[in-house]
Amino acid sequence: MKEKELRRSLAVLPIGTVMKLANLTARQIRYYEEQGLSHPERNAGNRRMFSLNDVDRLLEIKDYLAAGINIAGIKEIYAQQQQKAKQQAADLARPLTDNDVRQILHDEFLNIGGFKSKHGPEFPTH
DNA sequence: ATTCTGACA
DNA sequence: TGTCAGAA
Repeated sequence: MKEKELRRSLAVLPIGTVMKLANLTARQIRYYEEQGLSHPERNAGNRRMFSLNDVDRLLEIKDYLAAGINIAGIKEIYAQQQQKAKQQAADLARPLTDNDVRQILHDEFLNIGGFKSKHGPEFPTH
């Protein structure tokens, strides 16, 4: 399930191919990058190289624009998304709380009694 | 042949 | 956003 993500992020498409896949002009594709909405890679010859994820991102931008959202609005949407992503990353790295400890001790108790805990890993192991 | 950047009758 | 120029 991780091999797939890797392929989708491989930048192997030149702008010409992306133009056809997304129905966008080179001008538009370059402009969206200029506005910080997409970040295609560059090859040795300074040519933009897109991944399938990049294409999806372009299609997404296209939809937002069609929905009447301007560039500034799209920027805010992505800003909030990465903001929540950081929050979730922080939650994942959060230290154990008193409730976590109680849960752990509770599970230990059940295990000793010969019962199986139906809880999965939900706290930092280190 | 393709793509890149910069500029604007 | 289109389009043309000059370069890579």
